[in-house]
Amino acid sequence: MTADRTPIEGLLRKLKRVGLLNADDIAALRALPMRIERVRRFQLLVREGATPDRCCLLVRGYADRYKETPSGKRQIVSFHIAGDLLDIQHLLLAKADHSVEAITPADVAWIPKSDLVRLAQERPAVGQALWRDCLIDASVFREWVLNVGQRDSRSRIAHMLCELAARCEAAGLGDRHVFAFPMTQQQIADATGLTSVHVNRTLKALDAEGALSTGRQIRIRNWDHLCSIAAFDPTYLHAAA
Amino acid sequence: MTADRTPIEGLLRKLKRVGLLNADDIAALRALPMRIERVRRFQLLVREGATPDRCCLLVRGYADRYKETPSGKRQIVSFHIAGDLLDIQHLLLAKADHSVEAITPADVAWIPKSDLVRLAQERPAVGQALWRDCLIDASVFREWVLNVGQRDSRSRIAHMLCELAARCEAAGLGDRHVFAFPMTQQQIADATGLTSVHVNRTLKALDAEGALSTGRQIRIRNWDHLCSIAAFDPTYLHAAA
DNA sequence: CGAAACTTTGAGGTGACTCAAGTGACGTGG
DNA sequence: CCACGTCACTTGAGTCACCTCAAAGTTTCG
Repeated sequence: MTADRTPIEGLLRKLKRVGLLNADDIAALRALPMRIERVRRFQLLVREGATPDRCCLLVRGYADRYKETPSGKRQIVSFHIAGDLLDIQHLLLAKADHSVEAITPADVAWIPKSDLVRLAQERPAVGQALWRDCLIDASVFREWVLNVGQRDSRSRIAHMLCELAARCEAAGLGDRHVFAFPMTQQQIADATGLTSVHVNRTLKALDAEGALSTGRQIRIRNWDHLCSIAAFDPTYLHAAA
Repeated sequence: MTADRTPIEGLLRKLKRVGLLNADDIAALRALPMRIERVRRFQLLVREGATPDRCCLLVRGYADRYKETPSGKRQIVSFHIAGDLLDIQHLLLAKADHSVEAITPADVAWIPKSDLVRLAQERPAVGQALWRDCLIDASVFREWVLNVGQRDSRSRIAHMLCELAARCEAAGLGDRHVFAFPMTQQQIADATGLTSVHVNRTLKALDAEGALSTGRQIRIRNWDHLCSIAAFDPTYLHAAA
């Protein structure tokens, strides 16, 4: 395995985009012990209430994090793409306050919590880059509170699509007009606080007005129109999308 | 001013509850340069889009953070009590992705960003305590996404009240049955994604069933009942509430 | 004491929900 | 390679939680 083909390259790409990592920092990150696991679609990676001693890095595929109410309602709180740390909060918080699942078949790298914490302490630049990643995470959550709390179904779904497209593009995972969209309508519903029936009707309406096409895979047909429906402003992604 | 009466005591109390700070760490935090400002109710402390070079610590009073859509809809994304850092994300993110305002007359302490960042780097324990604070912040945002996305108005409002009561109690700001609740019904509406009219009717209904009393100030009459309406589980506050 | 802000109440409207019944795509095993 | 089971998507009809608009009380505070 050459140095630029380790499972951690996606994460490095993201951290480099913002943090000022030197060659030693990068080498130390590449040297982290990790165990690669190939997982099935829908596989649970972290269970709410657990106390994991390792962190989960998404190497390939898509994942989401979700919470549930005791009455069984489910809310997806974020989507994740290759290069994302799925549960970095477990570095410093003992108990998982939400679950993590794979959306597609995926490769994940498990990194021992202790090694990552030690690295963050020994190398301030790495610690700061990870901290910054957490802050961006939090910024996205704030936007989701706004999205779910204030937008109607049409702009809510459009906003979710714009965010994902922008993040995929920034991560080098494709063009924002044509990117993989493996979520089911039920998952879109769980992420937007709608029902799958209403998501279906709303997607049809967005298709009818030419913003996107819903087929086997959603495709964005008119990016500018979709952005204006969503009132999408990528500032909250802090260029790290 | 004695050492245990600095404006930063509320923050210290919170950081000590979780981080392992030694005497030097605490002394260094107390020695941070800061400018105290007394602000009016509704005063804007941070404006979305700004690039602040200082961080805002709430010393006395209540505050909230909010975002707006271009169409003028407003979503409060968090409430804050004395001891909370209101915009710690500006330590590492240049541009404010949301606004901060005082809910009541308040005292805030402005701390230069550069001093706080330097302290976090020089003293890993302080850096980790602050990082952990950010992670708890993010956990609360996730719970709010669930709250706004999945709960009906009755349990949504009940949940918001339970959270605030639990946090006030943990911060030593009073009993959870009798605590200050200075938000207007419009602000509750902005925080829950409802209208003030509907918040009013829902509060009346909660009053009628004996969970709380809405008068000049909201009072929690039956904590257990309110928790069960809200399905409130404080795990997500990570004991740092 | 007057104005502004906040709360309360009523009446009518609607966006999203629920329930229910298909239809279509896919993978699997016979 | 076709039959079948599963899972996702689609569509219709009726309902309801919450919204909008409007106006009257009440509290706060300068």
